[in-house]
Amino acid sequence: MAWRCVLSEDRREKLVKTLKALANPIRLSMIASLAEKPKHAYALAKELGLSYPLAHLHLKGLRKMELVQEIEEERRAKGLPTVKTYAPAQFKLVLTPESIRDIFAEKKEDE
Amino acid sequence: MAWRCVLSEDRREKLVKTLKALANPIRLSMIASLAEKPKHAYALAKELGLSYPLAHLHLKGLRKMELVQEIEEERRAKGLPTVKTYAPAQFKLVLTPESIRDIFAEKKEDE
DNA sequence: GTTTTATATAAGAAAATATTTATATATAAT
DNA sequence: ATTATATATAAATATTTTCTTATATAAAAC
Repeated sequence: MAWRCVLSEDRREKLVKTLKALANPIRLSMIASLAEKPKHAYALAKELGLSYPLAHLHLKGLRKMELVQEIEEERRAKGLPTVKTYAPAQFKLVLTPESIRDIFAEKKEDE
Repeated sequence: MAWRCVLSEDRREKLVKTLKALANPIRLSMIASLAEKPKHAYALAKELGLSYPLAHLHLKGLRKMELVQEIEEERRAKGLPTVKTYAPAQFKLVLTPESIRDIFAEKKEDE
């Protein structure tokens, strides 16, 4: 059935996107730093020696794949963006040839 | 000590390179296909609908990171490349915020 | 003898990612 | 008032990755 293929396609795409989000030294450093202590994007940028826009961009990618999440939000003046504290999500990715085969191999029972 | 940092640098670099090798739908499909049945690069290219040079390139990347290995080698005529059969290596990659922190966080005991 | 099987690599084009610079806004500290 | 803290995004550039095309070689099948 068609919806089965779609679901399996989704799983493949999600795995690839998650791996792409992880396959970068800056993003891995960010997860490592936030795992030691949750912090603001600005503090993270300073700690890792990055420009704020670059840190913001990488953090956005990690949030999008739900590898990092917002755990706190302080309000400042009206109209201004809130101050956010980030922490790693509690993910566990296990990859073996078999787990990859389960997600990526062609489904012959559907043909 | 300096050698400690170097070793830890190596671990970081290896993790990033391994993740980069995995973060691609073609390369994941290759691992999945080879996990079902080991085969030649040429057969793999045909099965996945890829040009041989592209398949060869991706396979080279997987071999380099030791995610795929040569399990058989037949000799043909002298001077010609041997016919090789590939299979996935028996890897197991487990990623959590903590495992990433262990490899990527700054080592404070060394300062 | 033409197609299919099988290897390998280089060069260049195309696409995707990564990074910087610039912009805007506003509080708090010095 | 200037610097540091804090957010967000767009535009342009730079770099890396991906993919095609071309090249070379040769056995086996039809």
